[in-house]
Amino acid sequence: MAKQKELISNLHIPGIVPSISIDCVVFGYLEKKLHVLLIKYKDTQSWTLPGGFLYEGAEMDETATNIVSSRTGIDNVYLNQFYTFSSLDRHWKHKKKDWECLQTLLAKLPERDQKPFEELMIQRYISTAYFVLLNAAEVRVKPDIHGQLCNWISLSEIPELVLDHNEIVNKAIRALRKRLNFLPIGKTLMPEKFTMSDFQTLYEAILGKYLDRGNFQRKIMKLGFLIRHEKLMTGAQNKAPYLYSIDHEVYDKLVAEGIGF
Amino acid sequence: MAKQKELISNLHIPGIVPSISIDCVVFGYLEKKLHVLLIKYKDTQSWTLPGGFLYEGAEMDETATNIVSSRTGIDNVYLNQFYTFSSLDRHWKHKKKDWECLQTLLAKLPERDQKPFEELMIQRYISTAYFVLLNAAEVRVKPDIHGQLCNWISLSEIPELVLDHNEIVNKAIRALRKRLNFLPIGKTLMPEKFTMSDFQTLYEAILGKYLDRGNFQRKIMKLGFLIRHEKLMTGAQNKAPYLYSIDHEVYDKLVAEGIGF
DNA sequence: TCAAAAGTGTTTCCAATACACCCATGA
DNA sequence: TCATGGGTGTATTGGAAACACTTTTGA
Repeated sequence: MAKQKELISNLHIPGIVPSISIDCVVFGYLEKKLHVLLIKYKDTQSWTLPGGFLYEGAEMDETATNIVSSRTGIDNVYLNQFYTFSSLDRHWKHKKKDWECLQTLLAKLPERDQKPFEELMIQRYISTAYFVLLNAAEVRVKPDIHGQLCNWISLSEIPELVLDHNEIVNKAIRALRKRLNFLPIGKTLMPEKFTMSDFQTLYEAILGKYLDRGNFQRKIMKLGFLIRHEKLMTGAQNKAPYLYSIDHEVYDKLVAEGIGF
Repeated sequence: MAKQKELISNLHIPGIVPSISIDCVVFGYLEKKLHVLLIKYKDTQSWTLPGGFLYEGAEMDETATNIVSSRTGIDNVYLNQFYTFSSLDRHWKHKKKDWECLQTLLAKLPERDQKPFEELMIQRYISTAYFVLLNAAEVRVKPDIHGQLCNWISLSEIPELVLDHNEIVNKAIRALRKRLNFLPIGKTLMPEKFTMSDFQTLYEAILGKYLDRGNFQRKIMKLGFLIRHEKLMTGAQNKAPYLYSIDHEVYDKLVAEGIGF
């Protein structure tokens, strides 16, 4: 409630860049699956990406960083712009479900705010989309701020989203795949120490295909950016895997040139 | 003159999306070198990329297409969005040279238009940039429209440009390199028929490195998207090269999957 | 017959792939 | 001792790279 009031007053102060918004596709690696951070509006069935407006005095990258840290508490995130969505249909009147969701949200507002908020939402927005990589283990997701529920959702369970946000997510995944060789996924998505099979599963999740275990291990070790530590005793009745961590100096150089996959 | 009047009146009709612009990096292949289409404002030393504003009822891709065809007469161009530039410094007051150029342009306007035009130019713009690939041989560049001189400039001779346009060009070249495997450069940048060495030189120009002649020929021929035609008799005292053209059906499939280089 | 560039052939090397084999772990 | 997954070894294949050889052209 407080949040939406804030939004409206932002519209009235001359501090917002009109027609422009920012959306973030935040990737995390949980339980051997890629997840995305999604937000559900309370009392509706509508899901959305975390996003926000751009202020006149603000840089875009910083704004995207702020959007992510307000949800996750992490302020040191890795992010990249990947596309600007601008279709004429990008407004809340285009799809019936979005329109109904908007009505529900409007009903919660003080009457004098309803009209301007509606006008805000039915104009076409140009939205620059970012993909964000972060260590999901570090995140304490703020589950409920201002009537918005924030959750990690695995790629296979992504629901229907508001506006063209499904398209944005899909494009983000494709961007992630295409840029994979130039992204520091090892230091952004993985915890401090991890096993080789964990790391391999991450690659498999992103690429969407099976990789040979032996070849993966040899290739990664040959690249030389992993430091081997003690074994991890899981209690399972099999050989205990080593733990590894990233040698940042080596890794940064490799990522800049592009790690082949 | 007519053009700038048009701009200002556009500001006054409620048809333009504020704060947003579009810039195009148009690539062409001329005389064995990559060229970019640049515009020089008459009576100034300032160069710029072809660009324009976005109208409320217009899609971005179509707008970019229109910007290019208005300069080149070609309406069937291949283009891709590659980045949205949004720095707080993106306005004509930031650099001294830009500011002086703006004054020169303002002086040409009727007095009543000067103030609004200046205000238009000193606000920060968010600009979505496109790279465009087209067959330079087909182009009849319109050399002078509305006091703007339009020219092909080779990559090595690009002058200082307005705003952050040099950065935009550099990023476009990097994007071109990174996406090379997924771009139909063969059918967009090359003429209908061409020699193998011409084609190789294009690749070398984009990648910025030497390629082995024999290996290039074998690799390309093995991919199977080239159709061999008659020989080209140049009059030079050496073996005449074959002419080749693209087998579009094969090529489109290959480009979609990514041609390796 | 000669120089120059085009086309083709050959050799070497390394990385990707597909497995096979042995090792450690705890029930 | 046995099942399970982890680590390493090996044979095959194919493409990349470097370079040699042959062919065609017009002077």
